[in-house]
Amino acid sequence: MKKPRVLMADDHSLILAGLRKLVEAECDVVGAVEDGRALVEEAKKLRPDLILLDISMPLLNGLDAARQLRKLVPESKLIFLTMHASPTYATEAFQAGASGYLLKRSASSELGLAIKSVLQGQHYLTPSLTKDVLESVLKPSTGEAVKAAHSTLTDRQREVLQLVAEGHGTKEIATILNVSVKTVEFHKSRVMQQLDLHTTADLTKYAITHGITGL
Amino acid sequence: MKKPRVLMADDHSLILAGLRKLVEAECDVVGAVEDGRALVEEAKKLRPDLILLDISMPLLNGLDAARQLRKLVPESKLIFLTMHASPTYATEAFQAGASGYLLKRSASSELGLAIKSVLQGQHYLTPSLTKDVLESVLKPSTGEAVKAAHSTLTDRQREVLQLVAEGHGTKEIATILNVSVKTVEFHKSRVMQQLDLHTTADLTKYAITHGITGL
DNA sequence: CTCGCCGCCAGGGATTTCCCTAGTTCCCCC
DNA sequence: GGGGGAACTAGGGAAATCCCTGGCGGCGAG
Repeated sequence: MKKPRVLMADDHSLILAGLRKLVEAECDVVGAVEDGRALVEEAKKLRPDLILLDISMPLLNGLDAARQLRKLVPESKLIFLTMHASPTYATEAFQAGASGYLLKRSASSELGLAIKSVLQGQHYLTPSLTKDVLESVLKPSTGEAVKAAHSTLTDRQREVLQLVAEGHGTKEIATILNVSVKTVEFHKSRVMQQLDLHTTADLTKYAITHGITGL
Repeated sequence: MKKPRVLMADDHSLILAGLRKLVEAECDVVGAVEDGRALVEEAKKLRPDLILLDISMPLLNGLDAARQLRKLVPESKLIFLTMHASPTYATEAFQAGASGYLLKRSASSELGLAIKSVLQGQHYLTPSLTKDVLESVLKPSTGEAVKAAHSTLTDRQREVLQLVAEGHGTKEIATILNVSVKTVEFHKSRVMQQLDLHTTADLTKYAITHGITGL
Protein backbone atom coordinates (compact mmCIF):
# COMPACT_ATOMS: atom_id res chain seq x y z
CA MET A 1 0.00 0.00 0.00
CA LYS A 2 1.16 3.50 -0.70
CA LYS A 3 1.59 6.06 2.04
CA PRO A 4 -1.07 8.73 2.38
CA ARG A 5 -0.04 12.29 1.59
CA VAL A 6 -0.40 14.47 4.69
CA LEU A 7 -0.33 18.21 5.34
CA MET A 8 0.22 19.38 8.92
CA ALA A 9 -0.52 22.69 10.67
CA ASP A 10 0.44 23.85 14.16
CA ASP A 11 1.62 27.26 15.27
CA HIS A 12 4.15 25.79 17.70
CA SER A 13 7.11 25.19 15.47
CA LEU A 14 8.89 22.79 17.76
CA ILE A 15 5.76 20.76 18.38
CA LEU A 16 5.11 20.64 14.67
CA ALA A 17 8.58 19.28 14.01
CA GLY A 18 8.10 16.62 16.68
CA LEU A 19 4.69 15.54 15.46
CA ARG A 20 6.02 15.41 11.95
CA LYS A 21 8.55 12.79 13.01
CA LEU A 22 5.74 10.72 14.46
CA VAL A 23 3.53 11.00 11.42
CA GLU A 24 6.35 10.28 9.01
CA ALA A 25 6.52 6.76 10.34
CA GLU A 26 3.39 5.89 8.38
CA CYS A 27 2.68 8.81 6.09
CA ASP A 28 4.25 10.97 3.46
CA VAL A 29 4.29 14.46 4.99
CA VAL A 30 4.08 16.77 2.00
CA GLY A 31 3.87 20.02 3.93
CA ALA A 32 3.91 21.64 7.35
CA VAL A 33 2.68 25.17 8.04
CA GLU A 34 2.34 27.41 11.07
CA ASP A 35 -0.82 29.43 10.52
CA GLY A 36 -4.33 28.89 9.21
CA ARG A 37 -3.97 31.03 6.14
CA ALA A 38 -0.83 29.25 5.00
CA LEU A 39 -2.66 26.00 5.57
CA VAL A 40 -5.44 26.93 3.17
CA GLU A 41 -2.93 28.04 0.54
CA GLU A 42 -0.84 24.89 0.79
CA ALA A 43 -3.90 22.66 0.81
CA LYS A 44 -5.09 24.19 -2.46
CA LYS A 45 -1.72 23.51 -4.05
CA LEU A 46 -0.97 20.09 -2.59
CA ARG A 47 -4.47 18.62 -2.31
CA PRO A 48 -3.35 16.09 0.33
CA ASP A 49 -5.24 12.99 1.38
CA LEU A 50 -5.21 14.11 4.98
CA ILE A 51 -4.83 17.35 6.90
CA LEU A 52 -3.77 17.41 10.53
CA LEU A 53 -4.48 20.75 12.15
CA ASP A 54 -4.65 22.61 15.44
CA ILE A 55 -7.51 24.89 16.49
CA SER A 56 -5.63 27.88 17.83
CA MET A 57 -3.52 29.31 15.04
CA PRO A 58 -2.66 32.89 14.03
CA LEU A 59 -4.17 34.68 11.03
CA LEU A 60 -6.93 32.10 10.70
CA ASN A 61 -8.05 29.67 13.37
CA GLY A 62 -8.41 25.99 12.70
CA LEU A 63 -12.20 25.87 12.75
CA ASP A 64 -12.61 28.65 10.20
CA ALA A 65 -9.82 27.12 8.15
CA ALA A 66 -11.72 23.83 8.18
CA ARG A 67 -14.88 25.48 6.87
CA GLN A 68 -12.91 26.89 3.95
CA LEU A 69 -11.08 23.65 3.30
CA ARG A 70 -14.35 21.70 3.11
CA LYS A 71 -15.27 23.77 0.08
CA LEU A 72 -11.86 24.18 -1.52
CA VAL A 73 -10.48 20.67 -1.11
CA PRO A 74 -13.42 18.43 -0.21
CA GLU A 75 -11.42 15.27 -0.88
CA SER A 76 -8.96 16.02 1.93
CA LYS A 77 -9.88 14.48 5.25
CA LEU A 78 -9.47 16.67 8.33
CA ILE A 79 -8.22 15.60 11.74
CA PHE A 80 -8.01 18.11 14.56
CA LEU A 81 -5.12 17.70 16.95
CA THR A 82 -5.50 20.18 19.77
CA MET A 83 -5.13 20.78 23.48
CA HIS A 84 -8.74 21.90 23.87
CA ALA A 85 -10.55 19.12 25.70
CA SER A 86 -13.92 20.80 25.29
CA PRO A 87 -16.93 19.01 23.82
CA THR A 88 -18.08 22.32 22.37
CA TYR A 89 -14.95 22.62 20.26
CA ALA A 90 -15.20 18.99 19.24
CA THR A 91 -18.78 19.25 18.04
CA GLU A 92 -17.98 22.46 16.24
CA ALA A 93 -15.06 20.73 14.57
CA PHE A 94 -17.25 17.94 13.24
CA GLN A 95 -19.85 20.47 12.11
CA ALA A 96 -17.07 22.23 10.24
CA GLY A 97 -16.45 19.01 8.34
CA ALA A 98 -13.76 17.30 10.36
CA SER A 99 -13.41 13.52 10.34
CA GLY A 100 -11.31 13.27 13.47
CA TYR A 101 -10.66 15.02 16.76
CA LEU A 102 -7.94 14.10 19.16
CA LEU A 103 -6.06 15.74 21.98
CA LYS A 104 -2.42 16.54 22.46
CA ARG A 105 -2.71 14.69 25.73
CA SER A 106 -4.04 11.61 23.97
CA ALA A 107 -1.87 8.52 23.95
CA SER A 108 0.49 8.55 20.99
CA SER A 109 -0.98 5.27 19.82
CA GLU A 110 -4.23 7.08 19.10
CA LEU A 111 -2.67 9.05 16.30
CA GLY A 112 -2.03 6.11 14.01
CA LEU A 113 -5.41 4.68 14.86
CA ALA A 114 -7.20 7.93 14.04
CA ILE A 115 -5.35 8.33 10.75
CA LYS A 116 -6.20 4.79 9.71
CA SER A 117 -9.87 5.10 10.61
CA VAL A 118 -10.32 8.41 8.89
CA LEU A 119 -8.65 7.31 5.68
CA GLN A 120 -11.05 4.40 5.58
CA GLY A 121 -13.91 6.87 5.59
CA GLN A 122 -14.78 6.57 9.24
CA HIS A 123 -14.76 9.17 11.98
CA TYR A 124 -12.53 9.26 15.02
CA LEU A 125 -13.17 10.99 18.33
CA THR A 126 -10.77 10.59 21.22
CA PRO A 127 -12.36 8.36 23.88
CA SER A 128 -11.88 10.89 26.67
CA LEU A 129 -14.38 13.19 24.98
CA THR A 130 -17.02 10.85 23.60
CA LYS A 131 -19.12 10.88 26.74
CA ASP A 132 -19.18 14.69 27.01
CA VAL A 133 -19.90 15.17 23.33
CA LEU A 134 -22.80 12.77 23.45
CA GLU A 135 -24.19 14.61 26.46
CA SER A 136 -24.03 17.98 24.79
CA VAL A 137 -25.74 16.53 21.75
CA LEU A 138 -28.56 15.34 23.98
CA LYS A 139 -28.86 18.81 25.47
CA PRO A 140 -29.74 21.10 22.62
CA SER A 141 -29.88 24.13 24.91
CA THR A 142 -26.19 24.83 25.35
CA GLY A 143 -25.22 23.62 21.93
CA GLU A 144 -27.58 26.00 20.16
CA ALA A 145 -26.58 28.90 22.34
CA VAL A 146 -22.99 28.55 21.29
CA LYS A 147 -23.91 28.11 17.70
CA ALA A 148 -26.24 31.09 17.72
CA ALA A 149 -23.51 33.50 18.74
CA HIS A 150 -21.21 32.12 16.09
CA SER A 151 -23.72 32.00 13.31
CA THR A 152 -24.50 35.68 13.70
CA LEU A 153 -21.19 36.29 12.03
CA THR A 154 -20.24 35.24 8.54
CA ASP A 155 -16.97 33.47 7.76
CA ARG A 156 -15.50 36.65 6.43
CA GLN A 157 -16.56 38.61 9.47
CA ARG A 158 -14.97 36.11 11.84
CA GLU A 159 -11.85 36.19 9.72
CA VAL A 160 -11.57 39.97 10.01
CA LEU A 161 -12.48 39.86 13.68
CA GLN A 162 -9.66 37.43 14.40
CA LEU A 163 -7.12 39.55 12.57
CA VAL A 164 -8.23 42.70 14.37
CA ALA A 165 -8.05 40.97 17.74
CA GLU A 166 -4.59 39.64 16.93
CA GLY A 167 -3.38 43.22 16.74
CA HIS A 168 -3.18 43.76 13.00
CA GLY A 169 -3.97 47.24 11.70
CA THR A 170 -6.71 47.76 9.12
CA LYS A 171 -4.26 48.44 6.31
CA GLU A 172 -2.31 45.32 7.18
CA ILE A 173 -5.46 43.22 7.19
CA ALA A 174 -6.42 44.58 3.78
CA THR A 175 -3.07 43.38 2.46
CA ILE A 176 -3.43 39.95 4.06
CA LEU A 177 -6.92 39.48 2.61
CA ASN A 178 -6.06 41.06 -0.74
CA VAL A 179 -8.91 43.49 -0.41
CA SER A 180 -9.39 47.25 -0.14
CA VAL A 181 -9.04 49.01 3.19
CA LYS A 182 -12.61 50.12 2.74
CA THR A 183 -13.81 46.55 2.66
CA VAL A 184 -12.04 45.66 5.86
CA GLU A 185 -13.53 48.73 7.52
CA PHE A 186 -16.94 47.63 6.36
CA HIS A 187 -16.66 44.13 7.81
CA LYS A 188 -15.29 45.46 11.05
CA SER A 189 -18.09 47.97 11.47
CA ARG A 190 -20.75 45.40 10.59
CA VAL A 191 -19.41 43.09 13.27
CA MET A 192 -19.51 45.92 15.80
CA GLN A 193 -23.04 46.78 14.75
CA GLN A 194 -24.33 43.21 14.91
CA LEU A 195 -22.74 42.47 18.26
CA ASP A 196 -23.54 45.88 19.70
CA LEU A 197 -19.88 46.63 20.37
CA HIS A 198 -18.42 50.05 19.84
CA THR A 199 -14.64 49.95 20.06
CA THR A 200 -11.71 47.80 19.02
CA ALA A 201 -11.16 46.95 22.67
CA ASP A 202 -14.68 45.51 22.87
CA LEU A 203 -14.08 43.50 19.71
CA THR A 204 -10.85 42.12 21.11
CA LYS A 205 -12.49 41.00 24.33
CA TYR A 206 -15.34 39.41 22.41
CA ALA A 207 -12.88 37.49 20.25
CA ILE A 208 -11.02 36.24 23.30
CA THR A 209 -14.11 35.16 25.25
CA HIS A 210 -15.44 33.34 22.20
CA GLY A 211 -12.25 31.46 21.43
CA ILE A 212 -11.63 33.21 18.15
CA THR A 213 -8.21 34.25 19.36
CA GLY A 214 -6.05 33.80 22.43
CA LEU A 215 -4.17 36.22 24.65
CA MET B 1 31.51 11.30 21.99
CA LYS B 2 28.84 9.62 24.01
CA LYS B 3 25.25 10.75 23.85
CA PRO B 4 23.91 12.65 26.85
CA ARG B 5 21.30 10.85 28.93
CA VAL B 6 18.03 12.80 28.84
CA LEU B 7 14.79 12.67 30.82
CA MET B 8 11.73 14.37 29.37
CA ALA B 9 8.49 15.61 30.94
CA ASP B 10 5.35 16.95 29.28
CA ASP B 11 1.75 16.31 30.17
CA HIS B 12 0.67 16.13 26.53
CA SER B 13 1.41 12.55 25.69
CA LEU B 14 1.34 12.99 21.94
CA ILE B 15 3.56 16.04 22.09
CA LEU B 16 5.95 14.19 24.35
CA ALA B 17 6.20 11.34 21.87
CA GLY B 18 6.89 13.77 19.05
CA LEU B 19 9.52 15.72 20.91
CA ARG B 20 11.15 12.49 21.93
CA LYS B 21 11.71 11.64 18.29
CA LEU B 22 13.40 14.99 17.81
CA VAL B 23 15.61 14.67 20.85
CA GLU B 24 16.57 11.08 20.07
CA ALA B 25 18.46 12.32 17.05
CA GLU B 26 21.23 13.52 19.33
CA CYS B 27 20.54 12.18 22.79
CA ASP B 28 19.83 9.01 24.66
CA VAL B 29 16.32 9.45 26.03
CA VAL B 30 16.31 7.37 29.20
CA GLY B 31 12.83 8.33 30.33
CA ALA B 32 9.67 10.25 29.54
CA VAL B 33 7.02 11.16 32.08
CA GLU B 34 3.73 13.05 32.09
CA ASP B 35 3.54 14.82 35.42
CA GLY B 36 5.82 16.71 37.77
CA ARG B 37 5.75 14.18 40.56
CA ALA B 38 6.72 11.33 38.28
CA LEU B 39 9.50 13.53 36.95
CA VAL B 40 11.04 13.97 40.39
CA GLU B 41 10.82 10.23 41.07
CA GLU B 42 12.40 9.22 37.77
CA ALA B 43 15.11 11.85 38.09
CA LYS B 44 16.15 10.48 41.47
CA LYS B 45 16.44 7.01 39.98
CA LEU B 46 18.01 7.81 36.63
CA ARG B 47 20.13 10.84 37.53
CA PRO B 48 20.21 12.03 33.88
CA ASP B 49 22.62 14.56 32.40
CA LEU B 50 19.74 16.68 31.19
CA ILE B 51 16.08 17.16 31.99
CA LEU B 52 13.64 18.68 29.50
CA LEU B 53 10.42 19.81 31.16
CA ASP B 54 7.25 21.80 30.66
CA ILE B 55 5.87 24.32 33.16
CA SER B 56 2.21 23.34 33.23
CA MET B 57 1.99 19.76 34.44
CA PRO B 58 -0.45 17.97 36.70
CA LEU B 59 0.32 16.96 40.30
CA LEU B 60 3.40 19.21 40.43
CA ASN B 61 4.13 22.11 38.13
CA GLY B 62 7.44 22.44 36.37
CA LEU B 63 8.74 25.36 38.41
CA ASP B 64 8.16 23.65 41.72
CA ALA B 65 9.58 20.44 40.30
CA ALA B 66 12.70 22.35 39.27
CA ARG B 67 13.20 23.68 42.78
CA GLN B 68 13.09 20.13 44.15
CA LEU B 69 15.32 18.76 41.43
CA ARG B 70 17.99 21.37 42.15
CA LYS B 71 18.43 19.87 45.58
CA LEU B 72 17.84 16.21 44.77
CA VAL B 73 19.86 15.87 41.56
CA PRO B 74 22.05 18.99 41.33
CA GLU B 75 24.16 17.49 38.55
CA SER B 76 21.21 17.32 36.14
CA LYS B 77 20.86 20.35 33.91
CA LEU B 78 17.33 21.69 33.42
CA ILE B 79 15.81 23.08 30.23
CA PHE B 80 12.26 24.38 30.22
CA LEU B 81 10.27 23.82 27.06
CA THR B 82 6.95 25.56 27.34
CA MET B 83 4.31 27.57 25.54
CA HIS B 84 4.46 30.42 28.05
CA ALA B 85 6.15 33.36 26.34
CA SER B 86 6.24 35.39 29.53
CA PRO B 87 9.44 36.94 30.88
CA THR B 88 8.06 36.42 34.36
CA TYR B 89 7.97 32.66 33.92
CA ALA B 90 11.39 32.70 32.32
CA THR B 91 13.06 34.59 35.15
CA GLU B 92 11.30 32.39 37.65
CA ALA B 93 12.60 29.37 35.82
CA PHE B 94 16.20 30.53 36.01
CA GLN B 95 15.77 31.46 39.65
CA ALA B 96 14.53 27.92 40.21
CA GLY B 97 17.84 26.67 38.84
CA ALA B 98 17.14 26.14 35.15
CA SER B 99 19.90 26.39 32.57
CA GLY B 100 17.66 26.84 29.58
CA TYR B 101 14.27 28.21 28.58
CA LEU B 102 12.72 27.85 25.17
CA LEU B 103 9.28 28.01 23.67
CA LYS B 104 7.17 25.47 21.87
CA ARG B 105 6.82 28.03 19.13
CA SER B 106 10.60 28.34 18.83
CA ALA B 107 12.26 27.13 15.66
CA SER B 108 13.09 23.44 15.94
CA SER B 109 16.75 24.24 15.33
CA GLU B 110 16.85 25.99 18.69
CA LEU B 111 16.38 22.73 20.52
CA GLY B 112 19.70 21.21 19.53
CA LEU B 113 21.44 24.50 20.10
CA ALA B 114 20.00 24.84 23.58
CA ILE B 115 20.93 21.29 24.54
CA LYS B 116 24.50 21.75 23.33
CA SER B 117 24.96 25.07 25.13
CA VAL B 118 23.56 23.83 28.39
CA LEU B 119 25.64 20.66 28.44
CA GLN B 120 28.73 22.82 27.99
CA GLY B 121 27.78 24.63 31.19
CA GLN B 122 26.27 27.67 29.53
CA HIS B 123 22.74 29.04 29.72
CA TYR B 124 20.24 29.31 26.91
CA LEU B 125 17.30 31.66 26.62
CA THR B 126 15.18 31.79 23.48
CA PRO B 127 15.96 35.02 21.58
CA SER B 128 12.33 36.17 21.49
CA LEU B 129 12.40 36.59 25.25
CA THR B 130 15.89 37.91 25.97
CA LYS B 131 14.96 41.56 25.60
CA ASP B 132 12.03 41.38 28.00
CA VAL B 133 13.91 39.32 30.55
CA LEU B 134 16.91 41.64 30.51
CA GLU B 135 14.62 44.60 31.06
CA SER B 136 13.04 43.08 34.10
CA VAL B 137 16.47 42.12 35.44
CA LEU B 138 17.79 45.65 35.01
CA LYS B 139 14.97 47.01 37.14
CA PRO B 140 15.55 45.06 40.36
CA SER B 141 13.16 47.15 42.46
CA THR B 142 12.43 44.46 45.03
CA GLY B 143 12.85 41.41 42.90
CA GLU B 144 9.44 41.77 41.37
CA ALA B 145 9.82 41.05 37.68
CA VAL B 146 6.27 41.86 36.71
CA LYS B 147 6.45 45.28 38.25
CA ALA B 148 9.21 46.27 35.83
CA ALA B 149 6.87 46.65 32.91
CA HIS B 150 4.24 48.10 35.17
CA SER B 151 6.51 50.70 36.70
CA THR B 152 7.49 52.05 33.32
CA LEU B 153 3.92 53.31 33.16
CA THR B 154 2.83 56.35 35.13
CA ASP B 155 -0.40 56.47 37.08
CA ARG B 156 -2.00 58.56 34.40
CA GLN B 157 -0.90 56.15 31.70
CA ARG B 158 -2.36 53.15 33.50
CA GLU B 159 -5.53 55.13 34.03
CA VAL B 160 -5.88 55.79 30.32
CA LEU B 161 -4.87 52.24 29.46
CA GLN B 162 -7.60 50.82 31.65
CA LEU B 163 -10.26 53.07 30.16
CA VAL B 164 -9.18 52.18 26.64
CA ALA B 165 -9.23 48.47 27.46
CA GLU B 166 -12.65 48.82 29.03
CA GLY B 167 -13.98 49.88 25.68
CA HIS B 168 -14.29 53.63 26.06
CA GLY B 169 -13.61 55.81 23.03
CA THR B 170 -10.97 58.50 23.13
CA LYS B 171 -13.49 61.32 23.27
CA GLU B 172 -15.34 59.63 26.09
CA ILE B 173 -12.12 59.19 28.06
CA ALA B 174 -11.29 62.85 27.58
CA THR B 175 -14.62 63.75 29.15
CA ILE B 176 -14.12 61.35 32.04
CA LEU B 177 -10.66 62.73 32.80
CA ASN B 178 -11.60 66.32 32.10
CA VAL B 179 -8.78 66.85 29.64
CA SER B 180 -8.49 67.42 25.92
CA VAL B 181 -8.86 64.60 23.43
CA LYS B 182 -5.33 65.41 22.36
CA THR B 183 -4.02 64.64 25.80
CA VAL B 184 -5.68 61.26 25.90
CA GLU B 185 -4.25 60.46 22.49
CA PHE B 186 -0.83 61.42 23.78
CA HIS B 187 -0.97 59.12 26.79
CA LYS B 188 -2.30 56.27 24.73
CA SER B 189 0.43 56.56 22.14
CA ARG B 190 3.14 56.87 24.80
CA VAL B 191 1.92 53.66 26.38
CA MET B 192 2.02 51.90 23.03
CA GLN B 193 5.50 53.20 22.38
CA GLN B 194 6.86 52.19 25.78
CA LEU B 195 5.36 48.71 25.68
CA ASP B 196 6.15 48.19 22.02
CA LEU B 197 2.50 47.65 21.14
CA HIS B 198 0.93 48.97 17.99
CA THR B 199 -2.83 48.65 18.09
CA THR B 200 -5.73 49.03 20.47
CA ALA B 201 -6.18 45.27 20.37
CA ASP B 202 -2.63 44.81 21.66
CA LEU B 203 -3.26 47.33 24.42
CA THR B 204 -6.41 45.53 25.43
CA LYS B 205 -4.69 42.17 25.63
CA TYR B 206 -1.84 43.68 27.62
CA ALA B 207 -4.30 45.21 30.09
CA ILE B 208 -6.06 41.88 30.50
CA THR B 209 -2.92 39.81 31.00
CA HIS B 210 -1.60 42.30 33.53
CA GLY B 211 -4.76 42.48 35.60
CA ILE B 212 -5.51 46.11 34.73
CA THR B 213 -8.93 45.11 33.48
CA GLY B 214 -11.00 41.97 33.15
CA LEU B 215 -12.90 40.38 30.30
C1' DC C 1 18.51 79.54 42.99
C1' DT C 2 18.18 77.85 38.54
C1' DC C 3 18.91 74.39 35.53
C1' DG C 4 17.46 70.26 33.59
C1' DC C 5 14.51 66.33 33.60
C1' DC C 6 10.14 64.28 33.43
C1' DG C 7 5.38 63.94 33.39
C1' DC C 8 1.19 66.20 31.81
C1' DC C 9 -1.27 68.93 28.57
C1' DA C 10 -2.50 70.34 23.97
C1' DG C 11 -2.06 72.30 18.91
C1' DG C 12 -1.56 71.41 13.71
C1' DG C 13 -1.44 68.66 9.85
C1' DA C 14 -1.23 64.13 7.65
C1' DT C 15 -3.47 59.82 8.00
C1' DT C 16 -6.98 56.67 9.12
C1' DT C 17 -11.41 55.50 10.51
C1' DC C 18 -16.50 56.11 10.58
C1' DC C 19 -20.84 56.22 8.18
C1' DC C 20 -23.65 56.17 4.29
C1' DT C 21 -24.26 54.57 -0.24
C1' DA C 22 -23.89 51.53 -4.29
C1' DG C 23 -22.24 47.86 -7.61
C1' DT C 24 -21.39 42.80 -8.12
C1' DT C 25 -21.87 38.02 -7.32
C1' DC C 26 -23.87 34.00 -5.63
C1' DC C 27 -27.58 31.23 -4.16
C1' DC C 28 -32.11 30.05 -2.96
C1' DC C 29 -36.70 29.72 -4.02
C1' DC C 30 -40.69 30.43 -6.65
C1' DG D 1 -34.69 31.04 -15.41
C1' DG D 2 -35.45 34.97 -13.25
C1' DG D 3 -36.38 37.76 -9.11
C1' DG D 4 -35.00 38.69 -4.22
C1' DG D 5 -31.95 38.59 -0.54
C1' DA D 6 -27.64 38.24 1.72
C1' DA D 7 -22.69 38.76 1.54
C1' DC D 8 -18.66 40.88 -0.27
C1' DT D 9 -16.63 44.66 -2.41
C1' DA D 10 -15.45 49.58 -2.50
C1' DG D 11 -16.17 54.93 -3.08
C1' DG D 12 -16.58 59.84 -0.94
C1' DG D 13 -16.84 63.05 2.66
C1' DA D 14 -16.95 63.98 7.62
C1' DA D 15 -14.95 62.75 11.87
C1' DA D 16 -11.55 60.83 14.71
C1' DT D 17 -6.94 59.33 15.35
C1' DC D 18 -1.81 59.32 14.79
C1' DC D 19 2.61 61.66 15.02
C1' DC D 20 5.41 65.45 15.81
C1' DT D 21 6.03 69.41 18.24
C1' DG D 22 6.21 72.72 22.18
C1' DG D 23 4.57 74.95 26.66
C1' DC D 24 3.79 74.45 31.60
C1' DG D 25 4.61 72.94 36.33
C1' DG D 26 6.91 70.12 39.88
C1' DC D 27 11.20 68.28 41.72
C1' DG D 28 15.78 66.93 42.52
C1' DA D 29 20.90 68.04 41.68
C1' DG D 30 24.45 71.13 41.31
